[in-house]
Amino acid sequence: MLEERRLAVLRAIVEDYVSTHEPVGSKALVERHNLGVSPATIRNDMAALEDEGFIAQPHTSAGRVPTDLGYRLFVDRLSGVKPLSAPERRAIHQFLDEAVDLDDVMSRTVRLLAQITRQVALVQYPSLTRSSIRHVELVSLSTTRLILVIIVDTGRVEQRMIDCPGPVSDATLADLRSRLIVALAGKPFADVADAVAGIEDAFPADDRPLVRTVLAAVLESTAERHDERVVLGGTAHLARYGEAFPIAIQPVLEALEEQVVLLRLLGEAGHPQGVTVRIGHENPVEGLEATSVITAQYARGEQPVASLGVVGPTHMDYPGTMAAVHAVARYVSRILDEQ
Amino acid sequence: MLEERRLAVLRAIVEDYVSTHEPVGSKALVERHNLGVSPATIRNDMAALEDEGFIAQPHTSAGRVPTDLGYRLFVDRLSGVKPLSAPERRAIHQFLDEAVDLDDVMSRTVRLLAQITRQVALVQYPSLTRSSIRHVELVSLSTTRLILVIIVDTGRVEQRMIDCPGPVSDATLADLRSRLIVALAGKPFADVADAVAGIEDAFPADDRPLVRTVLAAVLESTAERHDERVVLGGTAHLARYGEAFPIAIQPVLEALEEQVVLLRLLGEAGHPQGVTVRIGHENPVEGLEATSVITAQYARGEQPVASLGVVGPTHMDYPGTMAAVHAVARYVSRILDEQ
DNA sequence: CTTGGCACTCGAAACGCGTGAGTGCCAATG
DNA sequence: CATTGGCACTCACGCGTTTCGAGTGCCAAG
Repeated sequence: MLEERRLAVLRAIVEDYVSTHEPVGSKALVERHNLGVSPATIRNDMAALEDEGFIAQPHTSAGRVPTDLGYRLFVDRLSGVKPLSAPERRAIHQFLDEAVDLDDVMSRTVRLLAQITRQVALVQYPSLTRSSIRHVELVSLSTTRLILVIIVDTGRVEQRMIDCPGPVSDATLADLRSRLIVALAGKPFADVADAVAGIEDAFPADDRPLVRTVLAAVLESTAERHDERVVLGGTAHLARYGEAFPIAIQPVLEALEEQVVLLRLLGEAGHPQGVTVRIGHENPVEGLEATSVITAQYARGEQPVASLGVVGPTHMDYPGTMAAVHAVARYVSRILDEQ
Repeated sequence: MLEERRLAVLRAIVEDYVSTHEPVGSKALVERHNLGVSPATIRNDMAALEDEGFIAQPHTSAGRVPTDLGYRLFVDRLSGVKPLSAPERRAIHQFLDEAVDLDDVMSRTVRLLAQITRQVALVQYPSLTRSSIRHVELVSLSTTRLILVIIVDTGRVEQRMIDCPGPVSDATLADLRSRLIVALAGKPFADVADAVAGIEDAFPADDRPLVRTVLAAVLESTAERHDERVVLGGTAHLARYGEAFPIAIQPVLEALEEQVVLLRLLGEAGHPQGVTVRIGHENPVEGLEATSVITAQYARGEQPVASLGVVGPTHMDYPGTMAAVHAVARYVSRILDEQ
């Protein structure tokens, strides 16, 4: 009974604070939620919750506000799964089904996620390291400049400019091109280094500098660090809290401009299945102490290939946002499977 | 003499207001700039300038603030070209010279421009309509799904997924691929429609639905609306004006999320050479009434191919920003020429 | 353990007031 | 006729004071 009610009080505090953005007091609590006890009792519970570090008061004699720890408990033990509304589900299906290619899927996903959560949305492109190469193309732009195009089985296309050490003959280019295709087509990214190993030896000494340059470009394009593509949307939602916590918006925007940061936010997703929540100081990025990050992985087949998620203030609607992120991740997986 | 000094007064007002962000009064003016006259004289001039609509006072008995019209006059007649500092020039060269491909050039440019102007930067990808096709590739992802890749001579790579009406044989695919290459390689985008006109007839009736689908995809990829690619950076700078004009930041962020809006901002660049400035209400986008947009075109060879620019508050450092935009546009042109 | 009562705290809003930057107007001046 | 000093006027801003009330902690009684 005792423990029971305290948790109920915490839940009520979180819910009220999330909807009003104002510190919530004992009296208001009993009025809005029908816990069958008096304000004084609630006060005792609140004092206990404060001792344990789940709530805090901004200043003496103000209402209570949940701490990061309080939100953590709320998320872990208290919040039921809040299913999306039918219109929301329909919106997801309709909107994503119209996508024509991978770029389109990604950009639609990020806009959709931002819109239904009313938060900043992040979507990572499918990882290369777990994908395979479908085709390779080598095209000359000028006598000393080539462009390398790698087509991945997720539909993603990687490209890279190559400056050659000297002029390239058409014959050499054609030879190299066909050898690359033979060696790489169908290979998973992890095997690329092995697959191209013998190619250089097949060429006369004169051509080797060129071949080496091209192979280096191939390796670099397929290296892990090239997973670094994240799209971002809904930054305007940050400005909505204008009055609420205006100090924080600049560092947040700054952080979100850095690809590396975005990757760290998405990258350390915990459970391969399900939704990961990182609250306030729990998340590893400077400047985002007042924000929470909610992420989920999406998959191609059974294999998780990347993550997506949202960034919002710690005082956000966790159940609703988690449901949305989960649903969108599932649906993106489904779309990728169809392709 | 009379006209002369009034303009000097306007210039002084703009300069002071830009640096302090506070309404500027007659007394402060004579102190900071050595115009050889008394405050009273300045007041008369200010009254005249106000009558003509170049300045305004936020409320009775406050200093004056330039109006959009005032900034306009300032930009048109008063501001000298302020050359970039040597370190800035060096930064531009160093930073942009390291770019490895077109994506890299674009993303570096937008970051650079945002950094040196301390404003939100926009960079448009080189237009397709004025470019030529270097190479076309058609790769199958599954039996009924192809990916079309078009490599443009600016180094840009367009891709598009194609759902086929039925399964595709390797032979048909190879045939179609080579015909596309022959028909399109080296052609300017404007000629694409003519160039593919005869292809369909070369195939047996069974294959025609497929051919038609692919050709439709080619046409759509090369259509004008696909010029729609703009990258954005430095949005964090918007938050810097936190107190100055905080109302406006949300609509601005919202506007900047829409590709269409970005294109309109960049698209209507006036002079092919030189820098275009659109001040406050002059620019055609809702929500940007308190911002100015400074753009310049960049070129490949003699041919202008796209625009870049920055968006900032109307009370910005016009000479400095114009110089930066101009310099970056010039340097991007140079980089493109080298390729 | 719960509850009503009570004294206490302290931020937020309301009020009043003085200050000063800035203005417009006017008469005097070269 | 442009320039200038003088002057009265306005009004946002800052500051101290006051009031108000939501909210708290504590305690004694049920």
